[in-house]
Amino acid sequence: MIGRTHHCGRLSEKEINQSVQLKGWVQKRRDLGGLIFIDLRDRSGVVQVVVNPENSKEAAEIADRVRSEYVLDIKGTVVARNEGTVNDNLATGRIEVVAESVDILNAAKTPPFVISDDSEITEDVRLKYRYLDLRRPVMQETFKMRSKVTKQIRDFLDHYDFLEMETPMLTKSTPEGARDYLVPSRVHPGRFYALPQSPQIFKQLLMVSGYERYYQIVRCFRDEDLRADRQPEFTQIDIETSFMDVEDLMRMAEEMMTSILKEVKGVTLQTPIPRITYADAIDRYGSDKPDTRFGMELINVSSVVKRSEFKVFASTVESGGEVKGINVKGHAKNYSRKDIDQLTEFVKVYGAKGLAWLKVEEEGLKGPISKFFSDDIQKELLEAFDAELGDLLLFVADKSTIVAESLGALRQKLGKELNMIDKSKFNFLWVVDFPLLEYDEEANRYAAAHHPFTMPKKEDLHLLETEPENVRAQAYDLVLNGYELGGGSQRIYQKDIQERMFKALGFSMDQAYDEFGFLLEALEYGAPPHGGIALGLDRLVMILAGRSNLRDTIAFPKTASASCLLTNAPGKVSERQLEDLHLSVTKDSVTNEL
RNA sequence: GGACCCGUGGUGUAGGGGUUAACAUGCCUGCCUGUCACGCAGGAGAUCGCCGGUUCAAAUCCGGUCGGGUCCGCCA
Repeated sequence: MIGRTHHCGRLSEKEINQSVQLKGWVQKRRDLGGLIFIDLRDRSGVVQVVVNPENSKEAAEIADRVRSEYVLDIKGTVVARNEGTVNDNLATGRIEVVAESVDILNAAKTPPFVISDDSEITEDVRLKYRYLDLRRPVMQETFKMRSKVTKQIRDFLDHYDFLEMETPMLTKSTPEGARDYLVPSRVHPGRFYALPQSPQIFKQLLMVSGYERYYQIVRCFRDEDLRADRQPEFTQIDIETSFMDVEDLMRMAEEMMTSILKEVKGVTLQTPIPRITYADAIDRYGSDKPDTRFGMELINVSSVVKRSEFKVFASTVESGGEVKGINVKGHAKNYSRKDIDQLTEFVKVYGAKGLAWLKVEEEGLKGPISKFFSDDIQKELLEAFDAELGDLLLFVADKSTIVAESLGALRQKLGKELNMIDKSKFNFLWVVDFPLLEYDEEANRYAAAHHPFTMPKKEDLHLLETEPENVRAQAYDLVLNGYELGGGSQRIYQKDIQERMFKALGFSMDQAYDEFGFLLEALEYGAPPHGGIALGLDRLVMILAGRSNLRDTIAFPKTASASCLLTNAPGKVSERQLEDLHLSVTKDSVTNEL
């Protein structure tokens, strides 16, 4: 122990009668006139220090001046508390430290908020005084857990002979994927580095280089708009291996997650982790990252309702769309028309034109559209939904993507609001058989669903030029409680397939070689079959810590508008700096400043 | 780029055309030797985010703007 003999929160009855030296922060001072109690806090927890003027007049005089968050050096003796003064709410509540001396190592201004888990503080205040926010025990617990998680990952991968290797932060902007953060070059006027969106190509090159098993816990950057589970810089657990196939990799990732859950949460994960195809996930949950902690799956009733008198449904199916619904079991009575109107507004955000509903009552299905359904069709609907008295059926009719997105989001929202989710669960799920390509309406071309280096399924490879939309990828995502934790794939290791892939993405060969020539060339020098996975560390910690915002798992996060309230980044720079970088700022953006 | 919610003593909230701007907590002073949400008594502390408009009168209504949050688009 350096600088002190013990940590506050670890003191126990074992230390009774021992002389101790503690250092820490004043959580709370209670001045009873003569006696002064100080709750002293360090990283380990809190212990009560008693300053009695009869023991040390000097200590009492100093203790009198002490205030919240002062940093103290206390020497004293551990004693058992008397009967009746034991505090069972405190881990160290059976003992206390009788102070012989109190030294103020540093005074403190009154903090803007009390350092406590119970303090309700708005996000901007927390972020401005992040160093104080991070003092709160709940935050310290989260970051201790984060450290445990990364240690477990390193131990696990080290055990399997992985090498931890670093890759460049200043690298090259590539055309595919998210918007890059750019770094202007001083030495090369008008040229830019990009911060990595992921070390994807470098880790593949390391496989070509024969390192066989690589990992890195690495920062990645994407200049896209933020969400509760998305920060512009985030940390990936990045893994790449040679000679392992999809099964090997998934098994290994499962084992790693199992070891983390065991170590960090004491939870034994059921393996193998269930798998679902991408197509099934969309069909049954309306999402490629379904939360399987509750049911309420989407039911396709297109074939039933197309025979009904309800034109909206029938014509939607007629024109190639579909009608799906969810059964909100037993909640018919809890949803008024007004409530359903609100749900309708909710699904409209996802492009749905409306939300149809039916309630199961004694006399049959009730609701504004029930009259369009014959007895036979009503019966079929009841069967399809396994519906009983008191159930609420909600429907969206539209093209399939809108049905999936809107109902999928509605399912998740209702599952949460109606407490259908068992929060103690950690439901991992593999989503497999992703499409290789997705058509990008805006760009008028196919884009890689995963990334451009993903290996197509062997049996689909021949369709790459003729039916690109039907080619499935050797790619898989790992989902936890409705969050995409990460994804992996086998990579293309033959130059000709990689060239075909670039062509499918609409690259000319010139463009392909211009952007990715170094990779294509590397593939010619004995590239081994390889594949890997990347997992979001921040998200993993967020879920393990039971939080719902990524900011709570990143020590110094950004706001929703990607600024840092602590440092005020991004900030202005001097004219001189701009000149060095051969940059000039347009007038528009300058006047837009404070 | 778009939608919605929020902005009132240090902190968290109430108040929704005329109030002495309320409450809790924190802070300060005094008293108090077994408190641990210490107690008791007293006190300080708010140009109601900013700019403009409507009005005899704006914290309150309207418009804009800035900041925070959530979501859509975006995120291979």
